[in-house]
Amino acid sequence: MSVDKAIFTPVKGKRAFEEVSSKIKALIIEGVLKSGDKLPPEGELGKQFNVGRQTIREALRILELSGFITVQQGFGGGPVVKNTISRKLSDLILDAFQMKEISVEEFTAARLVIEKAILNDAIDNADDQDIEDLQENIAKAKDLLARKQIATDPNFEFHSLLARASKNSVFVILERTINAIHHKLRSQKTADFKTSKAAVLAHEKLLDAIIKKEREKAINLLDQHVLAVRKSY
Amino acid sequence: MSVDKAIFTPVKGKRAFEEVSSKIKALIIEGVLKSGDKLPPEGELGKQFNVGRQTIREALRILELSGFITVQQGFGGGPVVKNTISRKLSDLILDAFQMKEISVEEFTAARLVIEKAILNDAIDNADDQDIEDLQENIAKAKDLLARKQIATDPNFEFHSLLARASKNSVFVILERTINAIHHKLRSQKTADFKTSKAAVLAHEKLLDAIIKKEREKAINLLDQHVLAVRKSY
DNA sequence: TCACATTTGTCCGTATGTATC
DNA sequence: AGATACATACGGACAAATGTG
Repeated sequence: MSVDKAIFTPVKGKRAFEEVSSKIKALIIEGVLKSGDKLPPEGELGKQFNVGRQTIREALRILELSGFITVQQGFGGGPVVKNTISRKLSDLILDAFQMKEISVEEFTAARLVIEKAILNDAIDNADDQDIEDLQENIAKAKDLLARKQIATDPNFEFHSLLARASKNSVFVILERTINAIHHKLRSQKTADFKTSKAAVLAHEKLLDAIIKKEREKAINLLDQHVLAVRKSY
Repeated sequence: MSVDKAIFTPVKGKRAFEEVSSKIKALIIEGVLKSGDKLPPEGELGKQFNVGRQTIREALRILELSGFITVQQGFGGGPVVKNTISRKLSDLILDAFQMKEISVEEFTAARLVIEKAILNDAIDNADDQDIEDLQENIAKAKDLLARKQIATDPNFEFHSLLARASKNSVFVILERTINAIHHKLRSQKTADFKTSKAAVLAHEKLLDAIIKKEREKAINLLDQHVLAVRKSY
């Protein structure tokens, strides 16, 4: 009755194409291969890894879907290192939604938590440039509204800018994920001028509170804003 | 001057394997293919889609990496519909982290926010089964400590169980990601019996506060615990 | 224990499509 | 327009894994 249950499985997949993709992926993460670098063509890769072309192709497919490379056909083409992970991330998140793994309620609850944390840190850490960017964002949004256009893009951007102002790259990534989900939820609805205008006004008030460092007021405003957005789904 | 801008372009992939994977994926999302259903072997799929085996294989690779199917070799094996999307999601998020060089400080700050939110929801939503699982987890950890072994695995599991008790699948995904990063940070250090023991004791106190629904006390305990863990890096 | 059938994993050769020069 | 270099795709073959009798 020995406890030989191998709990940790740092071992790699035994399939050859997994080892190949892992090795290339490691080189990219370590920075040996940088964005824009061109990988050898499939045949050459096969020789270097001592595997067949089919194996290389499946490895490239994995790297492509994981957002580490892109592949182009034709002369001068081939696999190129390019980071598209966040795009692939939103694709997968959409899948999770379509498979009903995430509900709107769960999403809103999580969003509230993370956006509040971002706001809290942004109040402490935002520098002049961040404030300027946020002000410019609102000006852009109001300009669109004045021309009876919907300010969807700037409204999404506002939260990204806020995340950047928090000076925590973890929040930036989490916020991007939230934005992706939000975007998917919204894409099913037709854009609404009224909702868009309300969002811009909420952002404006929020920024004012941030500049004045009125923390509680800002958090309350954010609460109302997120819950209002939730209703618009 | 007709508006022939094709707005609905769900299928942009020219490549054959993308069309094949999209079709199978659609069948799964629509519910025509359900979890546990066995797909035909590669050769048979090739005949049905009128493409070669290589094309089928690349399509299956995509579905596998996207978390829609698993594939097993040998007699009675083959592709089987199985939802592992959330696992694939945290894998991708981890990739995003590794490409961005997150600092320990940023990670700890984000961890604190998310774990607190999880704790808050867990206090409200944990059912009897969740509490039982958490108690069993601590018992397992203490048993290991009594035999002078390090309780790393149960200690990681504790936070996963807590996330599950929050009844929010978004938190489950985020927590899994945090665990993966945490694990990565820890892997550079040799495991420490003292630290492990302290964590178990912290978990025990925390669970006690959760059961008694002492919210503030629980959050304070979590604060101390996470910051203590941060020092161990 | 030993074949045996089934299915994925891998390799090779070849042909076609595609983008650049 | 033609040559070149590359991915894309097909078909056949054998190896490896895995459960059955």
